[in-house]
Amino acid sequence: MTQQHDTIQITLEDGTRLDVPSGTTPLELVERAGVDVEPVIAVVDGELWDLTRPLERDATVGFRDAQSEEGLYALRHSAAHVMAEAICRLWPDAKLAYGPPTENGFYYDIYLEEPISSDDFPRIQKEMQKIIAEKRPFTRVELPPEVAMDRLREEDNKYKLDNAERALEAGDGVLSFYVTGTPGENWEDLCRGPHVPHTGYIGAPKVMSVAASHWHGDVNSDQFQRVYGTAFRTKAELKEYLNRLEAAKQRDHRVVGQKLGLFTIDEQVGPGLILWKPRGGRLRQVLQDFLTGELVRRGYQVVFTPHIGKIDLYKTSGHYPFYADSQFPPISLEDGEQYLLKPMNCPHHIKIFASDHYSYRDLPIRLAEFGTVYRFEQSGELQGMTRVRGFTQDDAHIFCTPEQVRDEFRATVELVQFVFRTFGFDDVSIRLSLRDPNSDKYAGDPALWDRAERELREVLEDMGIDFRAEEGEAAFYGPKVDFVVRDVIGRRWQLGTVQLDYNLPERFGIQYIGADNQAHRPVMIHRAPFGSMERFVAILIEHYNGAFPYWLAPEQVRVLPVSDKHAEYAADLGRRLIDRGVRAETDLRSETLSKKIREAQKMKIPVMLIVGDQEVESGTASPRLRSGEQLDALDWAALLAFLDEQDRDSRGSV
RNA sequence: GCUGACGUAGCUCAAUUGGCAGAGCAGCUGAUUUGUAAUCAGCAGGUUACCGGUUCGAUUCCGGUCGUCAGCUCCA
Repeated sequence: MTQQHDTIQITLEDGTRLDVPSGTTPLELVERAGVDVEPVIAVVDGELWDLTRPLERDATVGFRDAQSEEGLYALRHSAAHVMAEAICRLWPDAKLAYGPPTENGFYYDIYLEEPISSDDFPRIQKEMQKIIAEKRPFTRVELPPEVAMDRLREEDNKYKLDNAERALEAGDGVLSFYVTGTPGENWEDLCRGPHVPHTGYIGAPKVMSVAASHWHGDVNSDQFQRVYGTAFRTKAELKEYLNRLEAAKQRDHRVVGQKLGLFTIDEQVGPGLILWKPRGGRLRQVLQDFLTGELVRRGYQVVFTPHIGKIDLYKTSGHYPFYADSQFPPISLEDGEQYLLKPMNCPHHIKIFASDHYSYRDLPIRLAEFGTVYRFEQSGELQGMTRVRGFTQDDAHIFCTPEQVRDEFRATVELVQFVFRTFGFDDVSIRLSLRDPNSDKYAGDPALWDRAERELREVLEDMGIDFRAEEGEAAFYGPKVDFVVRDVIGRRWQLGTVQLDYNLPERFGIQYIGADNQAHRPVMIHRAPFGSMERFVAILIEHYNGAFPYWLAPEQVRVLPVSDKHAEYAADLGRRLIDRGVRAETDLRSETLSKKIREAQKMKIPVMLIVGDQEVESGTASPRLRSGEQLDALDWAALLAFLDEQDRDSRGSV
């Protein structure tokens, strides 16, 4: 293997060519060629590579610093090793499983009987600091598979053995270990690498949290303690990250929603059940009116259906057999009849369709409802308004002919895009959710599934939409296209969804009469641009940080009299605005103007109207915007024009 | 559901080793009549989530239940 005496040709990313002896490390290249950045990792022919790992053949070599994604990953991966070593020192019984870098840091899955708690973080961190201060090099040791496996068997660590087997199955010819220091003396870990040159590179590590996880993600398998941490090159970067986290917490919809009086959750009502307060209700009403207007324009018809249905309905639809566990238990009557809180609106809409005879000329039929559904989510899953047990979908079902599927599907995707554009969501990822061919949790004929999946994919491609196909994410009755956004914490949530369904029409035996005078099976499209009102509003709150644009704001205008003398004029102005459909309130308390402004500001009200002697005398009002901008006094006509303009300009598109 | 942490006034948070449960904001009352992010004073507000145990005495220690949070698993 060794070719120490040979010369190899290295091309740097800037095009510089160097002839160096085989076995030269990237770090030596840095010293020789001079590189602007402080590299922590190299990229050799597109593959991440230790700076200290010898180069033995011609290659293109680049360098990455700790601000780059690759560099940061490597640094955090190295930090994971340091943390694992620290934990092994403190708990010699700990068995390591798996410790990768993640988007915001890293974690290590560890099997250990004794629970690690946040009280232990300081001493873990202290051990890490010791290891970092020693600036021990990360040394790569490659072993032939048999030797490596023997070594792992000695360690009696089935998790690492399993990792190694998987690496070999994936085609790795050798297994690599990384020693933090000198082979044979220091701590080592089976690891593909790469790592930063030595522990001293990890300038600012922090142990963040601990939680349970499972081997291979299998609940029935061994349970690990997953210790999360993060690391940066410098303390300043860590501090900035922690500040960002803190700011994100303040933007959390649970915090903002509480401050702005939008919603509440009451233990006695039940976990995961949202109580919309008046301000939240107004916001929801605006959203509902906005969307209903769009739907009517696009040929939808509004329907209303009840919150429960007989259990047989859901046996026919498949909801009950497929998802009994995630439903509230059936309501049983004395005569033995059972009802279910509806987990979805589709069966009711199908029954509306089935109640009439349709010809192909009538299709598509588009039935829309803001329908409230109930799902018994596991207690550990509940989370503010984003994951709840009762929620209202902006649901609709399109019944169409097979020939109409593509056009209808395309139109619904365009509707979702229109909605998202209106609110200025730009960080939206689109997921094509397909069935898992190896699972039996899907209903119906595989041939129809193939057809539906193909149709979705082709329409998306036609539309030039970037999407990611993911197996196992489909609904039980059909594949779907999901619009996924991220909350302030970085968690991903599905909002809009469009689903193609050949199954439920079959299960319910619905039909229409075709041009050939024969009965045909319609195809269904399920779709919800918001997804759920609860989740959508949660994301909206975080998106705007509670500062809703004028057209959405629960309170658009607050009238502020300078003193009690102006109360009557202010109250009258407020009433006239309400008459005009403006969501206006008037602050008639005997407080100073400054205080009233401060509170209106804290409630993030877009427009304040200040009225004092001057305004009363001239019959005007002086706007102060949420931005702090003060405008000249406006008379009634000018004020209405100004508010209309606010309404128009605050919409993201239209 | 699992692991861990947490639960004190409407909200945000205090309370030495187990020793009479406190503050700010909000609320109420009064005074003040205010011109662009907090006027002043007073009052009231609690079965310390709930249930049980240890103790002369429990917000504090122990057990259980419920809920919240983080992650895992799940998510029609």
